[in-house]
Amino acid sequence: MSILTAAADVLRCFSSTRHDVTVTDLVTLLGMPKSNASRLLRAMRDEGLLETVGDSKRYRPALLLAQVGQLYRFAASLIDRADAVVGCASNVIGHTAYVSVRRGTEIIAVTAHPGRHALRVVTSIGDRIPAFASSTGRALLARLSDEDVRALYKDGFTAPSQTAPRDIDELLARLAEVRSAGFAESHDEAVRGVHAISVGVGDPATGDEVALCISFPAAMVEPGERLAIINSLAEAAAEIAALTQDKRFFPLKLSLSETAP
Amino acid sequence: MSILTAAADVLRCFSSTRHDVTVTDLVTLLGMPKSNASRLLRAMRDEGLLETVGDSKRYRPALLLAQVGQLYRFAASLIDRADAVVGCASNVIGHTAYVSVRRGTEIIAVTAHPGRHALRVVTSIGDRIPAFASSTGRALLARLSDEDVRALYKDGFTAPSQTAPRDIDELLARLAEVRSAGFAESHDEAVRGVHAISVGVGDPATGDEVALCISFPAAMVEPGERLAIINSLAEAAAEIAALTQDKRFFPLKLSLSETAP
DNA sequence: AAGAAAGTTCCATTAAATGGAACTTAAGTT
DNA sequence: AACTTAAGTTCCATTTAATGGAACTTTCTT
Repeated sequence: MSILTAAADVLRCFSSTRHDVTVTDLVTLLGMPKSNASRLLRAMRDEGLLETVGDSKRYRPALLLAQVGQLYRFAASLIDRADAVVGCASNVIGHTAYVSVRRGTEIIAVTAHPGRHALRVVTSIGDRIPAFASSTGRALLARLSDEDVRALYKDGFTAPSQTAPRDIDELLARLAEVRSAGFAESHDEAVRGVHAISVGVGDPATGDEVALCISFPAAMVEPGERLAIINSLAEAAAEIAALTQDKRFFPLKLSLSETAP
Repeated sequence: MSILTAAADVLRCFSSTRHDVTVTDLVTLLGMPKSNASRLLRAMRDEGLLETVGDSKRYRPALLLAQVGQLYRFAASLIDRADAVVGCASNVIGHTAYVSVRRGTEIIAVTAHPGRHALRVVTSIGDRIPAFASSTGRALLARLSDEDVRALYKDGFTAPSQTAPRDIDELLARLAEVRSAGFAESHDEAVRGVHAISVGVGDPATGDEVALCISFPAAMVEPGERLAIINSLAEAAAEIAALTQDKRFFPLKLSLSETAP
């Protein structure tokens, strides 16, 4: 086992509730001998990975890590990152997941991860669907203000199915729901029997916005699994939002009726 | 020499112009054997320090580093506080503001708030500039004793421009001015046509020190506005100094010639 | 399909990491 | 101020990992 493993473990000790570590912290958290902990922290400081707080025995991440971490944002584009987390979620859940972007009033899938189930939703990359009549679309439209949405749909629209919004007021009401709940949902809208759950996230630095979506046959998913899907999507999106410091991100807020069995 | 040294060297290869590295990049940049480079990159990926770009042979910083780097700001809460007040000042004034730290004889920008004006100073985070030849640098050097400054520059330096200090004595004279005035100022030093005003502040509890800076095109700012900038910066820094009980803080003291119209 | 360039694996040699114990320093306690 | 305990550092023989040259494989180029 390389010392790199130990060094990475040290980095993983840091969290929002632990901004610095000491020798004894490492002993208790990682179960390593005091001697190792002492030398490792010093070595990491000497290499510029950590720095001591003042001249105390406390160590915290150093500037180098802040700089390299900053680069991660640019190195991995928003779509790449969204694709990575959504692919992971798809693997766990087994249903089809994809990443979409909005261009005007249309939604375009940019990456897809087909599910493992025999009955699965197949989304082809590049397909265009109307934004107002899909969960991905509403997840992204919810990031706009109501007046921006009205401006976008100043010529109105016609609902393609029973469950899609009929007019702009109905659309705005559903966008308000998306904002308060933290996710968008559709069933039987674009395709009969298909249920979809989406969460939107953006990167203020580049202006990009994407929707993460998991789509599945409505008949196949029980309430508990639906909640699991919502949770995993929201978690994945929240991770990205934290990274990009997305201020327009709507965190998950499950209502009582949602959380009840 | 530990493998940590090599790993830290790899991290230092990343920059705003190099978002990912390959085996051959390391061979040329660090002069290490191909075999080492290959194994090192793989090991760093296995430990979660790097990730491969798609399934190519390119490596970039991984999420772990982004997360730990993010913590740096909060660990060094002084930076966070400075960023908040400086961002506020930038909003009011409309010019570019940033927070910098000193590492030896170099100054590194850690956070930036771009101005609103069409002609604005753009500072990229992570850029290194010489401390003696910048307002941010002198704001921080002024917090040292003259003998510490002499020790730091025992090998001397060469002025990069006409308006920068020529030698150590000239630098010390300008640091004395900074201490009595309560702010540092530069024009045409790092970049022609750019004027900058900085104030330094520290936190005795952690030993951290930062410079708050507002930077603008020299041609754009009239004497009155310059005074407003000095005042807002000094006020913001004084607020932090009061909070941290910074005893080495130099309060604003405008001379008669400054206050006169 | 041949050639070149980039990356990986192998292996004996060299160098670093390990963990227990002794030692030093810092922080309470009486 | 002397005592006690906790926290951190250094030492050393042993174990384990890193090194770099060369052979090998993959990938790109013409």
